[in-house]
Amino acid sequence: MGNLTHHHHHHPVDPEKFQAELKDKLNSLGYRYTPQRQQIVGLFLSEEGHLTAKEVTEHVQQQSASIDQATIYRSLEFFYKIGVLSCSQMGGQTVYEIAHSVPHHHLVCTNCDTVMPLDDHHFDDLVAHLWQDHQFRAELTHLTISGLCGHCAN
Amino acid sequence: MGNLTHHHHHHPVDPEKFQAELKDKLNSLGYRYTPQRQQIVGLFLSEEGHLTAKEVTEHVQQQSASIDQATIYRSLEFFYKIGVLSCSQMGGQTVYEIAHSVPHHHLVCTNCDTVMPLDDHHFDDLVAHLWQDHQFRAELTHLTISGLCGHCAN
DNA sequence: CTCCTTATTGCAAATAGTTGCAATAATAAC
DNA sequence: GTTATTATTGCAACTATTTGCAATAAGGAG
Repeated sequence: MGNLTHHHHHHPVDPEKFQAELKDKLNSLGYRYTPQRQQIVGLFLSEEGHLTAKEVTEHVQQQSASIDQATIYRSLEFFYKIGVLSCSQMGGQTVYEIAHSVPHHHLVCTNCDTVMPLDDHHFDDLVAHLWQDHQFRAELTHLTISGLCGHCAN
Repeated sequence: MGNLTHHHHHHPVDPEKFQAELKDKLNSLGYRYTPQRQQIVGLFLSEEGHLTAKEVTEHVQQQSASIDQATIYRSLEFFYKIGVLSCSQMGGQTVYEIAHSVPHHHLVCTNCDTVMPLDDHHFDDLVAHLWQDHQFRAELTHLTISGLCGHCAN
């Protein structure tokens, strides 16, 4: 499986501030901001783009001695559930990234593996339709749409 | 994880005929229709709806002595690649079903786990838009859209 | 600063899914 | 039917992910 490149306009974020606010948020919810969790979030703040659980494990274990893989899997799941990370399926792999305030989806080229963001509003019509004609309240999380990018379509 | 129920209008298929035609198709492509593959396809023809690899393994190994799990995983992948089975992600699980001639997607209620089919044509506008404004040739395989069904939305 | 509660971790074992390879058996050709 | 070819299988080992549980330590209260 090829590298998952990533072409994103990056919301500038102050890591210090982000982490401080995150700690407050977790504490107010009764959760704890452990060094392990700090490192994992720190990694996502420093590395641009999507990371698999395996990649997180490698990076994190390189820095700090031994954070167990179970901790990493549990942390990714945890941050996903509380909305700090987003999670999507890409080429059979589960990838995580910092959850932007503006939800977005991904276009993945099956030929060159380029990942392009796709704004959420493109699904507004579909969501409205599902609600009106199917009585279904769609909760669109990060969809991954495969296909060929303009470059590879030729 | 709860049972994945399934509410589908079923294309009536004659299993005998289906299997015979499948054998010819595979042979003409240089593949072989082994007893293992026959059993797996037979299961999908008899069981309505989606099955996970684990469910397939259980059913198949119950009937016939010992078909290895590797064979099952490889067969599911194989049938998916040649278009006999379709594959989609549902609640973190990979599920397979007989690929209908008319592509469709799934609406999954996050509350009661009901699965509803959603016709492919609902994405025509989106696909056209992606092509015109993003130069992206979307290949929509089976999308799974989570949300609340009309029943649970109240 | 110390103590208490309990969320979280690390460990180890279990469950999922994948892969290399020699043995097997489905086809096609004769 | 027999034989040759090679796709496919079973096995076993491996990687990926999950889970139970006792030990640890974060954060609130005093």
